[in-house]
Amino acid sequence: MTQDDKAIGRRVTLEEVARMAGVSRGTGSRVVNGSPKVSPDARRAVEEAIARLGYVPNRAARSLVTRRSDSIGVVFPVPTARFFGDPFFLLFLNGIGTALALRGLQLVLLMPQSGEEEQRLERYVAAGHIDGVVLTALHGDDPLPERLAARGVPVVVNGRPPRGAQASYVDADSRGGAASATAHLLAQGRRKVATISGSLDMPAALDRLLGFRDALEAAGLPIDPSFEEVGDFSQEGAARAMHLLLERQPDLDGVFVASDSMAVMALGVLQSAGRRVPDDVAVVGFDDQPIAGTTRPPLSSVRHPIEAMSREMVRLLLHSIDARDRLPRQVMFPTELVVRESSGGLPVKRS
Amino acid sequence: MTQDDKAIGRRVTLEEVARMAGVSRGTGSRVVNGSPKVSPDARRAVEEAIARLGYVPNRAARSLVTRRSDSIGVVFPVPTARFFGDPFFLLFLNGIGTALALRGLQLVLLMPQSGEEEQRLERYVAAGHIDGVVLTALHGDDPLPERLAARGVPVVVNGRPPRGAQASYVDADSRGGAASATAHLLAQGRRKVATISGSLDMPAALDRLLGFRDALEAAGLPIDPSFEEVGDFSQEGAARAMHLLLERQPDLDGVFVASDSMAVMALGVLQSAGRRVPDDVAVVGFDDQPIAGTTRPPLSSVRHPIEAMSREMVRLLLHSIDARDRLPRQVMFPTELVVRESSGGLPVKRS
DNA sequence: CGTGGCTGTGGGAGCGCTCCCACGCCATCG
DNA sequence: CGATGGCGTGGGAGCGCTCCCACAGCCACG
Repeated sequence: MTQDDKAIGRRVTLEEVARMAGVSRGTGSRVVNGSPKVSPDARRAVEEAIARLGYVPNRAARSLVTRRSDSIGVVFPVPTARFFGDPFFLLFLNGIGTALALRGLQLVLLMPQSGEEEQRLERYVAAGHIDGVVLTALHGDDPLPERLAARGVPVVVNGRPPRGAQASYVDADSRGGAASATAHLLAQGRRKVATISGSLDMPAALDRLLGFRDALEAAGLPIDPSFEEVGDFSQEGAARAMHLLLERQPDLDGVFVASDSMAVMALGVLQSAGRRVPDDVAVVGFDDQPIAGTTRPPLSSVRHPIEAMSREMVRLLLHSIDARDRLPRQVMFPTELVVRESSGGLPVKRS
Repeated sequence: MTQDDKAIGRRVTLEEVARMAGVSRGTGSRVVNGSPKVSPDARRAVEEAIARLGYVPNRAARSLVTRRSDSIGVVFPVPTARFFGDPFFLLFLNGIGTALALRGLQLVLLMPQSGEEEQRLERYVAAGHIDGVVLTALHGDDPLPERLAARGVPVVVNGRPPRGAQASYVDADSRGGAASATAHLLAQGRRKVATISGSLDMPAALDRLLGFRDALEAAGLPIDPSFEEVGDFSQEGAARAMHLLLERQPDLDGVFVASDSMAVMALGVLQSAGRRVPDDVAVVGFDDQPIAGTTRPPLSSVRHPIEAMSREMVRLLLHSIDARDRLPRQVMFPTELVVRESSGGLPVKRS
């Protein structure tokens, strides 16, 4: 009550704060922006005035002179609609949001629905309304990273960008993770191991398929396409893929699934087809999402550190903005296999 | 190429556009903002200059004088983490995003992680950094709607707010939808009908449970708590709930599930428990998400128009902002039952 | 005691835009 | 034919902030 009226009333300006603190606007600004060149006395007075008046700096005025918007765009191309069902995206969004909030930056969500809207987005971003962009869920031929980079917009991509575009990105070692998951199945004595992959125009999906094959090769087993099926990262796609695999290979004894949300469906299909998991068929997923620990049986899965990766993306992006350097940088995060009951392994910890 | 240099180079200002068009800044501004008091000649000249120079208005400068940020916050309290797995949220976000983009407004995503962060958010929003707020996925005791409204921030809530808070909201007729879904099961001759509900501190979940009971009562059947189980809107919760229900009521012959993503799991559990759907057990979901059409068997579900609802939320919000009126308004959208095979009904159209 | 440097401060300029007032021009009317 | 009114226009003011230059005050040194 004592100060709520201020909250409702007109805006408080730095001028008023300064007047109350008995200093100039300039000194007030210095305090707000944490400049070291302020005497302790002045600093204290200003801080007190800020608290008393409930002052919050006016972003627009600041942006106007700094030529920074202090907001970061997260671009999520909607045509990637199948991805929509995957909770992974929300965990990722949350990670980015947290990292940005910590630095007082705004998260602006951009969801272009079409090529046309992507172009509007491009102009919009290039106009300086956004300091940098996080791109995610890119499909094979999306030219967005290059185009934005060409306009001088700092960009970080979530996952290796398609077509080897020259852009900064943060990725998890999908291939290695997939290989260790598959190797784990083979180590359990499984010999007829299949995989359900994501849409292969997404690098992450392709990497997981390649890792799967790596492990087979390393074990001296042949690569047989009839053990591979695309699940598209959607639950319905995963169910379809699992049915197909069972039809083609009724005696398969292991499945590596490229995402947990698909793995959950695969588990269901296997069980309703009368297969016991892990006795008849061992299953390993990817992502290690919360759901993995709660399925029946609990799902073995490959973990990648979403939180740490989002933090790193933000760090890279801010560096690129501050340092004005557009050198592409890549950061790779290791993955780790988390063994649970679905793969028949002893519930050991991380491998 | 011809104008890319401009895109990269310094910003183009209205001043330059006006100079090129041979008019004053004021007239330029009028054209940009669609004022009618401009001669056709001047308008044409300015529009041409805008196109030639690739001019995009500077939001910060505009905001500074209009005292509008032209951005809308979408608040999604993270503690609602279980909701994370539900694709519904993304469809909703997408609907809001589209409606905003159409009006040139920015979507700022706010994901407070704790009560403390909610307070920061409150100050932030009250400081005028955001013109209005869309709230979603509220749990029982969240005071956010009232608190924001008390600070004079235009607010629209997705779904009836908890505790009957005085706020504008847009909701679907969950209760009616749930009732018609349940009635549909009863009409198929099912008599042992159970339900898996969402977290009951969310009004939408509660409404669906009440609708379920409404239908039972209307049919003269008793309300038996052992036919009700909370699934929490999460897939793991749904699986758990379905197991429990089967244990308690092995001969149940129908289930109404409060969301499609839970229904998918329920379907899986039923089938792996050897029940045939719909022969032994009929299932109806809620949301009518894309996945509903692709399960085996296809899932009957209650449809609510997410797209139309998001549009309406944006409309209400903008009205409240423009008209400066804070009168709470409520809009209710009807739901419709979409019958597919999982409920054993003939695949008729909407009921 | 003068000089030099260093620290902290004040306040002008200006970011790009919208708002608004004043004014010129033309058509209309008494 | 002069007064009246509207329409379209020009341009000053000012939104709230940061940046920067100038300067006051102080200490240390020669």
